[in-house]
Amino acid sequence: MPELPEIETIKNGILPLIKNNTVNKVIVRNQKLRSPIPRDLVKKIKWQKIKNISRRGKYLIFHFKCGFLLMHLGMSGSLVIVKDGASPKKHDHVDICFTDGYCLRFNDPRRFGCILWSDNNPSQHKLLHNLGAEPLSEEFNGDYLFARTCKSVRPIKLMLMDSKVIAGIGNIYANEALFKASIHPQSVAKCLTKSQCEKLVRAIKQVLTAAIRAGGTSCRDYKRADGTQGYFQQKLLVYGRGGKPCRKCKAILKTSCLGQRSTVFCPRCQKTKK
DNA sequence: AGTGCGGCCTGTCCGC
DNA sequence: TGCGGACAGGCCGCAC
Repeated sequence: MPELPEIETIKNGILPLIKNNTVNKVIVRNQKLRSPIPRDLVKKIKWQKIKNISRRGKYLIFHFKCGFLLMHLGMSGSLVIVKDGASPKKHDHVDICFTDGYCLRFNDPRRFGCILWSDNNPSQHKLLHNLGAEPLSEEFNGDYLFARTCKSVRPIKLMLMDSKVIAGIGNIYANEALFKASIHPQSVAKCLTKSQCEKLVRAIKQVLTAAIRAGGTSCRDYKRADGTQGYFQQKLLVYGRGGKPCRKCKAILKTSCLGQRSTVFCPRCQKTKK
């Protein structure tokens, strides 16, 4: 399940391979994703050069002279670079092929991902313009988070995972960051102090940065663009470790359900605030 | 306005 | 061995 560090890793992996490459063919085997792939996409990008790739939250943005291709990998999406003509596997829905003989292949078993087009400034696109702060930007700091938490009665974990508040944090990194900051996932957002918000912001930046450095977390479907695995999963402190001893205090980690998401925390290190 | 939940999907794992 | 059911999960859009 790619979250921000996985998307960043994919971006860094494919950028040097396809930057300034010219599209000469687009194959859409299945256009039914979360929303259908625009019918005129092929026409838009054929013979166009990829100028750059950027990321906003979990969205990848491919920059062309004539506009921007927006891509979301959903939960199970992946991108690989293959030789043009390599036989497609199950769920290889889209190939974007280049004049150098390679192509960018989009695979997504669960089809929660999407590929969309924006003629102009993608930050104005309806899927992007409501996104909250980039967690690794300076805009995302203790003041920002406190301004949002102090008015909300939601559990803090749901707030971290709300892309309108912070872009790109999913279940894995929300669990990890809350553990690092010693904050119980169920804590009512407005009960957090300013200094707890600052601590949480630091924890989020730390865990995301470390995960990017490790090439992301590989579990289930996620792999890097070159097919190798990230290795951040070896460093996870709570996610996927319910029932095992806390790495700090040895208490048994608890698993609960919050907003229909599995939540793991240490009942001793992370205190609830109501 | 803020919050919560249903629906979209398929692969994997578990119990019978 | 085979089968059904539960579960996993991001994000939009709707309902309260």
